[in-house]
Amino acid sequence: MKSEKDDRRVKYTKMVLKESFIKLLSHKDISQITIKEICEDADINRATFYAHYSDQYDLMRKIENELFENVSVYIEEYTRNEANLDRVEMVEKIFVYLKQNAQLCRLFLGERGDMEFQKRIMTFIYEKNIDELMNAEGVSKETAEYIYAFTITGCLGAIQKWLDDGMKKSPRFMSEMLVKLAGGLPEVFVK
Amino acid sequence: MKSEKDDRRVKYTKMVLKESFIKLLSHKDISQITIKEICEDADINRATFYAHYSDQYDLMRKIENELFENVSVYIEEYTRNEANLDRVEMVEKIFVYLKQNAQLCRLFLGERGDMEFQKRIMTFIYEKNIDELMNAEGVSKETAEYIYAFTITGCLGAIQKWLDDGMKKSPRFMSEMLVKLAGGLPEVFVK
DNA sequence: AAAAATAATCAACATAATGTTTATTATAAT
DNA sequence: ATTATAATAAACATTATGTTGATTATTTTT
Repeated sequence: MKSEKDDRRVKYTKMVLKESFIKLLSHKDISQITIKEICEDADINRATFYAHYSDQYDLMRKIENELFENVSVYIEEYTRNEANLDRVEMVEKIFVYLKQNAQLCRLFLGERGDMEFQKRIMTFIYEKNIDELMNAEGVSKETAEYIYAFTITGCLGAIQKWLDDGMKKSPRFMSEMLVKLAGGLPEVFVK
Repeated sequence: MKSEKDDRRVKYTKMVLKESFIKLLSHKDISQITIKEICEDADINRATFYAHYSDQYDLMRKIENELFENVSVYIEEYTRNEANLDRVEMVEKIFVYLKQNAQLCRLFLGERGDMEFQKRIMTFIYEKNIDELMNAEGVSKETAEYIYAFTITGCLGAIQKWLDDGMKKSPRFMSEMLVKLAGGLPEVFVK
């Protein structure tokens, strides 16, 4: 997953292929993007593309995995840090990250992105932040699982709206809102 | 959008093309499905395919629009009916519909479906059921919009889990849960 | 700095899907 | 029965795909 051990030529090749793919992806759907086109834009021989990726979708998955890895490292940095952030502060940092990587996040977390990936990364983030997972009393295990599913995708929808709206509201605003919503959901059932 | 005015030959052609496409779609991703393949399975000449659709994605969109239309008609029937269903009963009917059209709904509302379509249809259903849209006091318009986005996608996530779990829980169970969750969300902010 | 290892390029190739056209056949509507 | 329309069949040029082998360029190792 990491290209740490790649020599410089390989690093360069992968880098420009990814850049060209992302450039094309921001103009049209992945189904309309050809390998030929990516290679021409990147000025990389098509045979070289096949040495690294099997097709556009393989390339996309590799980029997804990198994004996941980067988010993971980013979160770890704040977690093992002396910073000792509370939950709202931690989620706020996530939104700062999304804003710093706006182009990529818009493409991969937006409506046209791969929802399987989106749920995967949202679940990861959620579990890093909410430890007392589903312990509200008076809620059955099955109901709790549905609330969980509701929350994961609900947060995703809010993030998508934020990205679509040009990230106008502050990370702090978004964080406080989502923490309140996600935390308040199980209580809706108890009362 | 309706094939009411099509002659019998056209109806047949469109029908078998859709059937074959859906059959293929339940085995592999749309990006791996070729027009040639659809036509061979349907035993329809490829030139005829092009007379009706531009490509697989066009065919998919047409099926999406039909599903939307069918859901719309289904809801209307219960709405203008003398039945006078309350909200929980109405949402329950939606789940009955999903179950009756399980194969199609699994494909088009599932994780691998088109999220743009999914939000579109979820928004439509939501607005048919929740009339007192976002009127909780003490919540800003902007916050209300985010709660709305959260709710739409949250419901989608719950439905996807239900479809993935083989629709074991009853429509009644799902309806009561979602109505409670969706209705309770704004209150999380007030208190 | 030279040698060895590895990556990228180039050109060529077979294969397959695409999109279009034209004449012909089959079916439906009037 | 006549007319209109749809589907078929066959052919075609075009394009992308995936693979190969020889050559060139770059990096790493000694």
